[in-house]
Amino acid sequence: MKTVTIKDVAKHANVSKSTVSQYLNKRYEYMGEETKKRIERAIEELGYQPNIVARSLKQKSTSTIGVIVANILHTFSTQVIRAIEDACHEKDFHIIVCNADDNPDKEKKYIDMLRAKQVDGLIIFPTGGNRELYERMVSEKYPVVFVDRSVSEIPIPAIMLDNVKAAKIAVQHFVEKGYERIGMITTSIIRNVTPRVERLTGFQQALQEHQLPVVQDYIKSLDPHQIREGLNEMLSLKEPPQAILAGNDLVLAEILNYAKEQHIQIPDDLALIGIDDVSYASFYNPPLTTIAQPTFDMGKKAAEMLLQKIQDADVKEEGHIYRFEPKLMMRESC
Amino acid sequence: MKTVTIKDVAKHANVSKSTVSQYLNKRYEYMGEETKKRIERAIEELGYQPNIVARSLKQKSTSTIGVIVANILHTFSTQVIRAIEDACHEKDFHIIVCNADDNPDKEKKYIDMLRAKQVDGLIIFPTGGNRELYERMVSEKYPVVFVDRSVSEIPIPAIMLDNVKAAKIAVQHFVEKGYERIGMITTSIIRNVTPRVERLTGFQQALQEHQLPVVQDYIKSLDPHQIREGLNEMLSLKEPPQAILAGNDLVLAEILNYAKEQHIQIPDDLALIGIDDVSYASFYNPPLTTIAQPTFDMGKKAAEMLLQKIQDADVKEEGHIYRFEPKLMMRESC
DNA sequence: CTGTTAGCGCCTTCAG
DNA sequence: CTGAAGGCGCTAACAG
Repeated sequence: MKTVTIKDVAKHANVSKSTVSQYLNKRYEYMGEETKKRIERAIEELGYQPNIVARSLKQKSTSTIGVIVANILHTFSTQVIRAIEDACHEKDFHIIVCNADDNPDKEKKYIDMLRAKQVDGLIIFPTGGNRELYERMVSEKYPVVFVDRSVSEIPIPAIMLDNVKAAKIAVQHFVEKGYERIGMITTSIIRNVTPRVERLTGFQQALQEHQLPVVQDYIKSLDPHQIREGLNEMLSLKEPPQAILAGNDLVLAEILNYAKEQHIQIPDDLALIGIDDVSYASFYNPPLTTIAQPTFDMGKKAAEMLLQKIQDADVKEEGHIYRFEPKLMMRESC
Repeated sequence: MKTVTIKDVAKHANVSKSTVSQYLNKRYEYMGEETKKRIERAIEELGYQPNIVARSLKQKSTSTIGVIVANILHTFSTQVIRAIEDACHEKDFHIIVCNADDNPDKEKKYIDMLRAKQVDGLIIFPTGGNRELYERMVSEKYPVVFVDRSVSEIPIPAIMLDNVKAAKIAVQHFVEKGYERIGMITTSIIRNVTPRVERLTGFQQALQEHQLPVVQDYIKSLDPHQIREGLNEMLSLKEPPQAILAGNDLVLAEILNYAKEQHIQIPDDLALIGIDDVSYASFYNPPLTTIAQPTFDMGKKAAEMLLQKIQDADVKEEGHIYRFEPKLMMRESC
């Protein structure tokens, strides 16, 4: 497998390397029809494939962007990745996806590695644990956009759901259905993950707006494996909640699991709304009422913004947070 | 953002480029403690990051492999990708994932592009529509391994489920539960996608082994959007099947959707087994009996084999098909 | 319209 | 133990 280079093609076609290079880059302007044909044939016969690595080195651009998700297990992440990929594909960009596992160290490692690989920009679902690094990228004007979460004081644009609104819509719906004792469970908020905090805030605000008491026993932020226990506590209260808002798809799955084990009827024994429109929502028994995020639009926007920044060097809209609208998918679990 | 190179570090540390290079590659052998420290400091102060692209060009190896899945929508694909990623991560390899959408043209495009990007090897869920290309890679001894599907006559190792067995296990279970009129639905087999064909074969064989008639009206291979209609036909027969085997997760979802709409009770009106252990299987109502694939093991094996081939140039085990055992997850839909 | 000449950033002999 | 020189494959002026 002797790799055939531009030089071989040149020799084979009886022209110089640069002429071939021109051809490859479609700068046909001053090129003779004849020459063009010859080069074409040579490429064909030799089975030549340009070496993108070499080209990248020269051009200082790899047409590749890195995507670092905090946790690939969320349906949200996978859907957004799909959308990013689609958008990039149109512009002939490629993506390298990495999963930081909600771990700042891993995140740092991936940022370093992707930059070493010379990706042209980064889309990050930030863990929030690498402020210095984020700052350095900003000061170096390296193209970055955040998704799902933002990091306070860091002027990097972020694509986010209107989380407060999402929670409010849920509460609103619960209230309309006549529920008064409403709880909420989210995954852990130790590192102040924006969406969780915001959803919690929105939840409490909504309760107040509806003149409902904010019962701390009805509100829990736990790691997935602690959720069953938390639920157990919550539902063992003398006055347990009648309805629960699941902060994301993972929480929802845990609740559903628990409900099944304990033979809890949904929505009769417990009403449920989940944030994130899971794949099985529509055909679950009962169909699950959810708050959907416009994942596709969000991913697309993220990709477009990044590609924009990559081209225009400095578009000045740093630090802005772009909010997307949550949507109630009314089904039967509430 | 003036990119800092090895040269800058060298100057800053008062040594030559090659010394720095040695340092970077941990060839400390003949290097003075003193020098080492100086270089270390210089790197630190300048915030130097080696340029992997340049290194790759020189070393003709990118420590990156490409993964081309036929259809990213399958849970199977995503899980295998996860496993591949994990395995590669251990060996400091990175992956670039592409989705061929079951389209040979896209597949070709991605293969070309990934090779142009100089990835060190490829893991492909082959569409089967690019024989010449597969063959060329074989003859060039380019490292490739197939997953999920194999391509006849192409000596590229393939990691596959024992599909025949998977179908047989399902039928066996149906029979044990007393069902006799058993049907099966798979996604389209126009391009002879191995797993589908094999599962169908296994299904029919199993029926015969159990002395059950093979009723063609009970067997359908359709595109996802045609499934509801196909089901409709099947269940409108004078003697409709009492049980159906869903060929994969997408088919299962369609059936579940249909069942919900038509108020078909599972398993009372219709028993169900799905191949692929979907995320919601355990907490669906009723919990879904499935045939699980050892996705993690399969992905891991694929990655290990490929990395092996990348290192050892030519390990001679081409063309072998590695079969993995399906596992019955007995729950309540059958 | 085509060839010559320099590198991109790094690694690798091979002399000092 | 360290520096100089050459080259990976490709692009980009700049001359012809």
